[in-house]
Amino acid sequence: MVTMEHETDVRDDETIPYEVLGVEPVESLRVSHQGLPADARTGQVVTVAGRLMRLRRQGKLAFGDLVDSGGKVQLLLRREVTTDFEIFVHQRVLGDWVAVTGEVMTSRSGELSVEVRTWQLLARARRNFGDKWRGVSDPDIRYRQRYMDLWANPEVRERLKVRSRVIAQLRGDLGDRGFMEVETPILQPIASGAVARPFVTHHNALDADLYLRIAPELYLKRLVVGGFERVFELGRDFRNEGLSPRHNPEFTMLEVYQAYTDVYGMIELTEALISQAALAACGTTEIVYQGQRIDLKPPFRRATMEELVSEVVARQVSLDQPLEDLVQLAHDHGVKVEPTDGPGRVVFTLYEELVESTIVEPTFVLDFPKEVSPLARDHRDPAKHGRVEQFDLVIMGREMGTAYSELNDPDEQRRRFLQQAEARRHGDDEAMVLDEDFLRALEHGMPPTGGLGIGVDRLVILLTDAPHIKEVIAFPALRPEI
RNA sequence: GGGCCGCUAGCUCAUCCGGUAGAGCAGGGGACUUUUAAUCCCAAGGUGCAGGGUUCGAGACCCUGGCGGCCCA
Repeated sequence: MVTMEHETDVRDDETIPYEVLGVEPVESLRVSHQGLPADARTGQVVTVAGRLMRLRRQGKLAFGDLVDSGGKVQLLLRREVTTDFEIFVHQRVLGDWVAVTGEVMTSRSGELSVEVRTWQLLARARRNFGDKWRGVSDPDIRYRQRYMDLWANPEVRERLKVRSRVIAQLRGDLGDRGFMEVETPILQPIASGAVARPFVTHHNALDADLYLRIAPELYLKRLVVGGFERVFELGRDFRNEGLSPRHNPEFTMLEVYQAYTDVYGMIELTEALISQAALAACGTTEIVYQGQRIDLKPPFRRATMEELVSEVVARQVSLDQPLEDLVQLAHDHGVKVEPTDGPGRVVFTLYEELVESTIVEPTFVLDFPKEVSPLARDHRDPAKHGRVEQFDLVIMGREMGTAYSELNDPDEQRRRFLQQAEARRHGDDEAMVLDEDFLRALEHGMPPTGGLGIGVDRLVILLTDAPHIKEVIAFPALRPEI
């Protein structure tokens, strides 16, 4: 055997069992022995298993820290009690997996411990797990060899646990409200339903290019047409864009569709889902993100995009103002707009550039310009002509979700797609692609429907106080290793 | 894509003005019966990201490339 980072590798006389019977999770051990005084014995013999993360040798006595997914328990080994004491003390290295059996007790200093009678090696660590105090910090190791990061830096494990709790909570809440979880195609002949560049792949047998979905939206609406009144999908979307602290090319999206309601119904649903997720993750709705306190307790603020832009530029801004005035306003604030942009696009750009990042408290940004929202229904209020029934939920300067009263008029939907095609001809290569099959579905009739999308990674970033999306994804996208 | 910063032992980091590299941890040997990043003693551990250049001499200075980070677009 090749000697690796640990010289004990050459000692290869141990047998590794195929199973360990009766392993007690460390967490349950801790719960059942809470409040045990120092220097106490219980007479109770248990088996625990996990990774050896510390070893303090003391001659005829040794202390180890055994870590499993739920926590850490101290091992106390004595020469006259522990079988193969010398082998443990001399051959076990940090990172080895072991199972130990012994009596639950507390040390003189009160630390809950298992006094080891017998032990078994479960896996040898042939490579080391980083600095025992500082862990690993090299980002390349942390993300490429995430298993090292997970053991060496416990807060990383905690983040992924919280992620799991948040996702379970979202599923549970939606299930309780009568929503059915569904799965729609990831490989799609047309990548539509959002504005983004797709990944392209190829199906050999069909000899056809397919796209990885940028959104499940149009398929989920087909299911509503088909008679499922409450559906949701929680899964991966793919967008062929750069990496940033907020963008990973594959990310987890929740999309929800509910018949017989509208964007205002989605407001209530969103508030419930987000606040419940916060409770599941943090036990409270009052969270701290990067030093800023935010309360995720409903109701969240509601404001229209025009109101918010007006606040920031300290001037009344309306979609109904002449285009030249809006363009001038953009120019005055150093915001670049395209000559082909209409009033809606200009106001939206002002919002994106000047307003979004300044919103801290949870805010529903309402009444989007029709020009930038090809799948949402026209505002019902005639005074709001040119706006659609859409909100973006913004927290800490970031878009966490979006919702519409879904456009269900096939003729209007066709017009919107054609406007997008027009934009594409004018060089907007992210404009939404026309999906003829989806239009055919709408022609069969889709009831009034509210739809909601929530960026799950961003929600988890917020709830785990993560500085970067890479921290909440187990294996974030990296340049391929050479 | 642009700017800045980084890359040195398995890990975390030092190395002054250019003189052939050092610590802690991990790993090895030893001491130690209540430790909590235990402590103490001993020995070992390096293609200094890669390639080129300047120089008597380069981890350090210059150039090119690679990878990563931060900021910007």
